[in-house]
Amino acid sequence: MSTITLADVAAHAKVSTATVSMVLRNRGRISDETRKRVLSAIDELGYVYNQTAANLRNRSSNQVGLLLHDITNPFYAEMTAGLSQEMERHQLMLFLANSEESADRQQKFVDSLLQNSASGMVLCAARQTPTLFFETLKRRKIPAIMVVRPVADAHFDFVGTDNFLGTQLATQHLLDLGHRHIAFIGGSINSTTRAQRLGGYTSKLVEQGIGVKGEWIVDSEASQSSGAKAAEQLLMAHPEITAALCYQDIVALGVMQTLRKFNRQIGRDFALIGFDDITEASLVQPGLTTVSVASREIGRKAGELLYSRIQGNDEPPKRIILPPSLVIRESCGFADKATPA
Amino acid sequence: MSTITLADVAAHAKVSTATVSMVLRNRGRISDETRKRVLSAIDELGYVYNQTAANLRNRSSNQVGLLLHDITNPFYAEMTAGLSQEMERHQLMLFLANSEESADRQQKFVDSLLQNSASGMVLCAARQTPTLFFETLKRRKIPAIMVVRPVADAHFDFVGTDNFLGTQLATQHLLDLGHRHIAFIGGSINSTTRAQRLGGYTSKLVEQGIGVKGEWIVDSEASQSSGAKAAEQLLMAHPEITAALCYQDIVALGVMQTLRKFNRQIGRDFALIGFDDITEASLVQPGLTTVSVASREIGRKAGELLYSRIQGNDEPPKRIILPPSLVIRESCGFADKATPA
DNA sequence: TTGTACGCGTTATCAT
DNA sequence: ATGATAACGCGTACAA
Repeated sequence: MSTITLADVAAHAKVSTATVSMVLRNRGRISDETRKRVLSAIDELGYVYNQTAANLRNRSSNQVGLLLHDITNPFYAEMTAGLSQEMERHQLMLFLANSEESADRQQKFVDSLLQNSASGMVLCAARQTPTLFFETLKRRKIPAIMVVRPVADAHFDFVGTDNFLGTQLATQHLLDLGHRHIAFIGGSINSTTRAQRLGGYTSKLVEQGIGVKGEWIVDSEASQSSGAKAAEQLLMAHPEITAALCYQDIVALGVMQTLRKFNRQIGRDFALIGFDDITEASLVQPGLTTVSVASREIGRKAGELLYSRIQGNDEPPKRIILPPSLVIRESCGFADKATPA
Repeated sequence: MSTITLADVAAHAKVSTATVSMVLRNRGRISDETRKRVLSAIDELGYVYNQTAANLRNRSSNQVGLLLHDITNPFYAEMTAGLSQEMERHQLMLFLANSEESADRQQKFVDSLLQNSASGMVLCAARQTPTLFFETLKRRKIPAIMVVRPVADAHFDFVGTDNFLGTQLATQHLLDLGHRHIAFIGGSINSTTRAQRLGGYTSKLVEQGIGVKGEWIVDSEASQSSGAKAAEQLLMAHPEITAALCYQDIVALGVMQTLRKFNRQIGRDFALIGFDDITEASLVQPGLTTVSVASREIGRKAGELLYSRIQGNDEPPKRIILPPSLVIRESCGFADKATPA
């Protein structure tokens, strides 16, 4: 069974291929009469539109790419859902790739996108991305929106959250509850995002005339076990700590394990705050107070912006920073229950 | 800057386009001499391969699709990661779409895949998928692997877990602990997966000469609150129940809430088992004993199988059923602690 | 509305 | 043994 082409449809409907093409894409003025003939011909022949041929002719496509390091991270899964929704609204197909922090894989994915004449992409760049990557990407003039991880190069659009403000909110909350011995746990040292979150925390402490203790600031990988381990060492060395702000919810969940092991009642004699507001945060006992960053919304906004760029929007690069908010659950107890050391 | 084509490269290297094409694809016999000339020409001109043109000519593509209902569900996110890995290994681009259980969206996605001449797809079909969908899909003769949710039509390849065996394991575990009043909570009545899990539970009871009580089997939606509500009604009417097997971990988490409300000590005077082994299962207190299905492995296997189909493997439809395993945590207590009524 | 050149790589057939 | 020629895949858009 050979493929049925647009030409076949045209023959069957006794019109030209141009007419069929116009009917398919609702362009030009076609009489209702012929339109009907064409549509029924399409139906009768079981014609399947060949997007590839159209793409070749148009030197473009209805495809966009999304690069993450780990779709397994609930934060990114949520963001992906938001973006996916938006792409679907505009009939764009979404390519997904996990870089797993490999600059190499990332480069390969982008190359593939270019070879497929994708019309745009959303990137959460791998941590060790060489500057050259961005340079060459710029040169290609393909719409690219950076998300979550800010890029030094101000030439790119960016959608993310206000990390600084987020940890400021969280720190203030802990201070309001009376805590003065507040630790910061998690994040990898060479991460910009971490620098920002750390900045919100330290600046708030300083603002309130409270010294920043370097020993109370520890890093960790983005996993529960790593968070648990970091917390263990920290609390062993500094039992005077009564509260902790975590770089991520995942880390906070790990810290929870450690607290239990140390027989520290979460929400009673230890206050804990996370960052991201992943689903798990509301499921654990006690519920984790955390900074919510509207991950789904980041995906949506990135999608909107990308679409507008594809449509030709050539305003200067935008930076969309979504405001975080503090979601108060039980992991810090209530104001009147706070029992700082 | 106009696009540089393969013809440009050919001219620059003073060879024909055929030669360039052959070099690019490592086909045919090309002397090392010319190969080098071509490669350096490609380099000098900054040529970007046009995959679209190749796809048009070949009536195929290096693209495959993945349809889920919800990427946000950790189970599917994990599976996606596994599939994504596999696809990358074979240089295949992965299209992602969320059906959100809409048969309509699902159909649109598959149509798009066909229009883009995707070379295959992995589907977790929406619950209310009309039979016609599968019929037409079969007719297209495009490789399609079903995952997680089995399809009545035995014509399709399938990769999933052994739901029946999973709940058998779980039920046996409860029986071993001495429980005789075991409930089954969750799942929607028209789900095949539920039927299978329910089957493992009932068959094991019958096998041990224990009657199946219809009143102890209740359905619920896939949410914590729904699980909590179902458990509440159940325990109110049947306080003699001492253990429950849940359709999903999410439901089990809800049941936990209810048990606390009823002052039933989980792991002491009530045993609870979930299904899926989502991350949350290890986070709650007490840890949830659950049936683990290797979600990432499902993705990998589906990818492997899909790739082989794309390569032309035309063996009869396969059903790859990954064995589940029971992950024992604390929600059933220890054997010696079991205190069935 | 239509005729038709065009986008760009592929491969079967030919040539040396 | 190596490489060239040219028809082909199929929808698009401009000139007529």
